[in-house]
Amino acid sequence: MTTDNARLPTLEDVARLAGVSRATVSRVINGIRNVNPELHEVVWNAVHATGYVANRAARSLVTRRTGTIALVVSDSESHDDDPFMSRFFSDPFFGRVVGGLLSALRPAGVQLALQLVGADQARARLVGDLRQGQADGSVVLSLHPGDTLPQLLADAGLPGVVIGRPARPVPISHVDVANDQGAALAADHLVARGRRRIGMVTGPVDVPASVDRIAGFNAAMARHGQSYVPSATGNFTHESGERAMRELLVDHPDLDGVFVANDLMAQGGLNALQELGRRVPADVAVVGFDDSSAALAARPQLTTVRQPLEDMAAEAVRLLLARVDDPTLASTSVVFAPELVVRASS
Amino acid sequence: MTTDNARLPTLEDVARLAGVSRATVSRVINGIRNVNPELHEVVWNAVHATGYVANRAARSLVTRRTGTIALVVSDSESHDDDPFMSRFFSDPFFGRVVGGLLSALRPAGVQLALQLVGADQARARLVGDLRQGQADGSVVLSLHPGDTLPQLLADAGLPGVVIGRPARPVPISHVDVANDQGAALAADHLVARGRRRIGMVTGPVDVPASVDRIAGFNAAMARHGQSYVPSATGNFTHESGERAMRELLVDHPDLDGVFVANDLMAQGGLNALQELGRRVPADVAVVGFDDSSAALAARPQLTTVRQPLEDMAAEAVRLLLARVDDPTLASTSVVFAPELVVRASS
DNA sequence: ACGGGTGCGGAGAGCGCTCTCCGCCCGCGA
DNA sequence: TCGCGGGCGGAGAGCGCTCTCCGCACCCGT
Repeated sequence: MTTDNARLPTLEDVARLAGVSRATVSRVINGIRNVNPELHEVVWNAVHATGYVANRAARSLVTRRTGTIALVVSDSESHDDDPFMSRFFSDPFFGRVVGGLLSALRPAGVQLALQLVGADQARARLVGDLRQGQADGSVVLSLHPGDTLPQLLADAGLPGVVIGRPARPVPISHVDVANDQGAALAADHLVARGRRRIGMVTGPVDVPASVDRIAGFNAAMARHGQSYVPSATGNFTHESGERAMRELLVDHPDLDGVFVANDLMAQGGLNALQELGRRVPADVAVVGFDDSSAALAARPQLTTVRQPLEDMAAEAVRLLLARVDDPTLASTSVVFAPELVVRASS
Repeated sequence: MTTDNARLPTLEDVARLAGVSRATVSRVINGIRNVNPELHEVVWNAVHATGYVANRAARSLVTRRTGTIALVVSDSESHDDDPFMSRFFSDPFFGRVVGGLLSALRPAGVQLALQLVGADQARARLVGDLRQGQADGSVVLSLHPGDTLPQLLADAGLPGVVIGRPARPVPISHVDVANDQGAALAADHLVARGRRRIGMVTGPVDVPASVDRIAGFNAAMARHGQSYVPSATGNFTHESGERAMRELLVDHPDLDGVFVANDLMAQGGLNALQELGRRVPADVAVVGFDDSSAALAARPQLTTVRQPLEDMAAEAVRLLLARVDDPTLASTSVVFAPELVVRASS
C-alpha cells in the first residue's frame, strides 16, 4: 500500500531521464546560469515525471544553509511540566508572534522551528546546535530579564533578532514597540478623559517592556502634574491583574483611572473592579496594553495601546533573512510606534 | 570578533585528536556497540576539547532521519494575511497543543517545525517535502472538515497523527477526546442542577468535534426526556458565541440552561446573557467546553468540560515517534475521557 | 596445540547534492 | 582560413557523517 521502500527519485534519476548530467539538472532547478531553453524544458518535464523533490539534507550539507529559522523561547528555568510555559503558549502574545513570523517566512520558503530553552546549560547547547545547522538564524523571545542568550548568539556571530529590547545592550538586532510612548498615550488619554487620580498596574519590574511602560507612564503623568502614581505589580497574567487591581484599590480607593500594563491583566482588573462595586468607565476608567483578543473579550471592551506584534514579527524576519544572506551586515533595530485604540472602558 | 570563518570541528578532527578513526568516534557518540572504556573516555575528552557538535545535515543524509517532526496546521484556504489564522494562533487551543507537543518532544530530543498549509496544491507539495526529509513525521491540526491531508499522508505512507477525529475515516492514527461523552457530562450536570429548559450553542455543523458534541448532547438530553434541544450555531470564536447566545435567547427566552460547545464562545455568551439581563447561574446556567484559560477569565468562572489537550498532544507524539521508529506499526487511535469541571456558572 | 568463535577498531564506500573546473563548440575578427 | 574568446554542459570532487565489511587479537573447547 505504501511506497515506503521505493527509493525516492534523486537528481541522478532525473538527469538520466532527461539525458543530461546531474549538474545541468541542478542548474535548472536552482535557476543558476543560463541553460539552453530546450534542455531547460526537457529537464523540467523529467522533474515532474519523476516527482522529484530535492533532498534537504544533501543540499544543506553542501550549501550550509538549512532554509529554517528557529523561534527560540528562552526562559530562566527548566520547564518540564512547568505550568508557566503552557500559560505562556496560551497567551495571545505567543500566537500573534507565531502568526506574524509564519506569514513573513512563507513567501521566502523558509521553515519555522520551535525551540524551548531553559537552563543555561541548554542555552550553550542550543548555540552549538544552531551553529551546526539547526537553523540559519533565530528569533528570540526572551521571557526573563538577564537572559544570556542574546549575548551568546552575538558572541557566536549567529544571525539573530530579539523580539523586545534586551535588558542589557547587546550587539544584536531587535524589534520592539516604543513602550514608553505607548504608556504615555495611555496617560494622555486618561487625563484627557478628565481623570485626576490615576494609578497603574505594572508588569514585573525587571522585564524591559514592563520597565519602559512604567517609566513612560510616570514621565507622562508628571508632565500632567501628577508626580506620584500609585501602583501595584502583576506578572502579565489574568489572575495577577485581578489581584493587583484589588490591592491598588484597597490602598487607594479614590482612583478614577488605571493604566494596566497588558490586556490580560486589565481583563482581570475589570473583574476586580466589578467585585469592588466600581463601574467602568463611570467610576474608574481602564486602559490596557497590547490590543490582544482579551481586549475585545472583556466587558466593557478595553481601551488599549495597540502593539503591532504581527508587523514586528514580520520585520524581525526581514532583518534576520537579510542578515542570513549577508552575514557582514551590522545589527539593526526597529522600534514600532504604538497606537491608542479607544473602546468602552475609558 | 566572530568565529564565523573558522571551520567547525568535524568528526575527522575529533578522531585525529583522539588518535582513533572516525568510525570509533561515531560509535562513542552514538553509543553503538561496545568501545574500550579507555578509548571511550579519550574520545569524549576530544569531543569536549574541540567543542564538537554533529552536523545535522550530514547525519540526516545517511540515516534518513531528521530528528524533527512537523506540526501541520491545515486550513482550507490560502491565509496570506488571513485574519482567521492569527485568530487561530491566539486561541488557547493552539498554545496548549504546542505546549503539550514540546514537552513530550523535548525528552526525545526531537525538534518541532511549524507548517502552515492552505491550498490543495500546497498540500501536495507539503507531502513531497515531508517525504524528502523535512520531517520524520507530522502532527496534523486540521481546521476544516473535508481535509484531504490525512488521506494524502496515509497514501504516502508517511508517519502522521491527527489531532481530533478526521471527518471521514482514514487509515491514520489520531488522538481525540470523547466529545460525545463530554457533551453528555454537560447535559447530565445541567439536569442535575435542576434545569429543565436547556439549549445549546454549537460549533460549526461540519467539524467532527462539533458534530460529536452536538450528537452527544442531544442523545443525553433525550435520555433525560428533552427530545428537542433549541440551538444556535457559532464558529468557536468569542464574538460568534455572543451572537449565537443572543439569537438563542431571543428565540427561546425561557431557557434556564445552555451548553456552549467551547469556552471562548461561552465567554462571549456570558456577555450576551448579562446584556439581556439574565443572571448566571441564577437565571441561566452555562457550561462550556475545553477548560481553557478563557474559562477562568470569565465571570462567573465557567463550569466546563475539560479536554486534556496537553496530554492528547503528548500522546500524539508518543504514537508518532513509535511509528517513526517502526514504520510497520499499524495506525492506532487514542480517545481521551473528558472531565467535568464545576465552577460558578452553573 | 589448534580450529573457530567473539569482540573491538579501522578502512572506505557511499548518502544526494552543489559547484568548480574543464573541454567542447560556435561565432567572430584578422 | 585560422585563432581566440565566450557560453554552455559534463565530470568529478567533495560536504560530514554512518555503517558495513574486514582484520586482528584474544579466549574458549577439545
